Amino acid sequence: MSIPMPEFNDTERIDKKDHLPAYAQLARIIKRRISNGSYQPGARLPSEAAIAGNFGISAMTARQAIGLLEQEGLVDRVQGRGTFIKRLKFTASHFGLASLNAILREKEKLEVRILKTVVEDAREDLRKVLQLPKENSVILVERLILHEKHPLIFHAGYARADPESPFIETMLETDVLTGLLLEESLPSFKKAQLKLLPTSLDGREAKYLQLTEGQNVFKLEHLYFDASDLPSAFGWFLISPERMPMICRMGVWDD
Amino acid sequence: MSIPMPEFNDTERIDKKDHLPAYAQLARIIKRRISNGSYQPGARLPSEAAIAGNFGISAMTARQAIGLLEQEGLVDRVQGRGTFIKRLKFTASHFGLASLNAILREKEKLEVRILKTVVEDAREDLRKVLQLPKENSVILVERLILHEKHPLIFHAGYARADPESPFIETMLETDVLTGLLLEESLPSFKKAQLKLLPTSLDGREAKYLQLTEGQNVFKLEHLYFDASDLPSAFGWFLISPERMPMICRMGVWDD
DNA sequence: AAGTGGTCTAGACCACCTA
DNA sequence: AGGTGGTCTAGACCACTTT
Repeated sequence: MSIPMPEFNDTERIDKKDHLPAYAQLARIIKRRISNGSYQPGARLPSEAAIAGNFGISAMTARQAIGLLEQEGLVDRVQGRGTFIKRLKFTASHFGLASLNAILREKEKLEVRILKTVVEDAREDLRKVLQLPKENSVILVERLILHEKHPLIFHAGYARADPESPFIETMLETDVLTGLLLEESLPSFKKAQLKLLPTSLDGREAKYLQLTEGQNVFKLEHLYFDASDLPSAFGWFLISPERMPMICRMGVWDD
Repeated sequence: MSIPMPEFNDTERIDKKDHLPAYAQLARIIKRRISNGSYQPGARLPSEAAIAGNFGISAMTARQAIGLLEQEGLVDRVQGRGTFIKRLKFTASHFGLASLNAILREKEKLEVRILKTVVEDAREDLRKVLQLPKENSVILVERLILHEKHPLIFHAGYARADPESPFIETMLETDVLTGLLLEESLPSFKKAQLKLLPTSLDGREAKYLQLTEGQNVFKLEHLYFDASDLPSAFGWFLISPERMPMICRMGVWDD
């Protein structure tokens, strides 16, 4: 007499003596079932209580595992209805700057060269961004960031030419930028907004970056706000997509 | 006789009758303290047990609140050492396609127009991407996605010209793309990789998108894999940054 | 040894959805 | 009414870091 196959067969179990925590083991099991088609997109997962019961773990632990899957964008939780396998949808993708981070972490290979520092009258659009009163002046600093002696990033940064601000003094220092880039920044910004744009290099920028004029690169605009919510530093980075690949993986990649 | 100020003063409390859950209230309180400078970047938060005790909630609930802050990139948790306020670091930013998602959700305002469909021999680079044997042919479909009668996205997609694949049949259908874009895609892809690049429009692309030749736009490359991990569809979207602003906010924005 | 975050339990009650 | 996810508790033990 045949025994009906349980919803969760026992070929896959949670080993509590394993170094991998139970919730991570469970997440891995469910991922595998999504990957091999046992759970189809749109399908509903067994309830958290059912999963907990089947694997002999507490409901909170099962919940933690499903929370992981939700963070990875693999499932959707709907109160009162259940947890559902998500369909791939490219508008759900998000791109990080992890590759740049890896490069910038190697401080000893970095060098920052100042190309230009001038005080000039702020143009209308810049005054608006930095919330400056009329006919105010700004400081512009252009820098080149090199990695192992090779040009990596072109940076142009504006700041209010306000002698009261402690930021100005440090802005002219070479290592401020590395402070911004790396973890140990001295100025404590409360918040910042970044904007990524496609652009192409003009002759001067191309020369500095040792690329060709007209080449398509990323422009990463930044606007930092100080503790009192005033915009204090606006500028942009120019980086080639080879140096900063923006890649996003969706679905189950088991790696 | 003065009473020493407790680490957590009681001007801010957690109201268990509030509709906002306790962990969200606590997260809001800690965020405010980061925002107003009570907690400086680099500083250590009180221990989870201390927070729980001070607010009269259980340790698990306090932990959940801190988990929220961690997800938002505001704090770092280090086992054995404590939880620390993060410094703003632009390489920690990530960019989503939420703005596009909002537009594409309005299905009734969308229209997909097929510009071209051809079967052609795969060039070397394409064969490599799609893992095709030599001298295999591919199907190319070019489409224009319109929103409220205005050109929004140019799309070029290649697929293996394999009559066995169920994807080919559907690829020529107009509404496949909307299936890819929206939630109800028929083909169940196991995984996908997206890559964002800066590029500029050629004459033909500019004409279709009603933009000017040479204008800088985003190129969003996609590579979909089927259930057996074979690359099945490669292509790209061309979208102007005005239609798809890539913006990232960091730090505490209290909104 | 003491303190920290990380995992886990076995309950409880609530909010929401479907039948 | 019954099932689902969401919140919460009061403990327990573990892994890691610092003293």
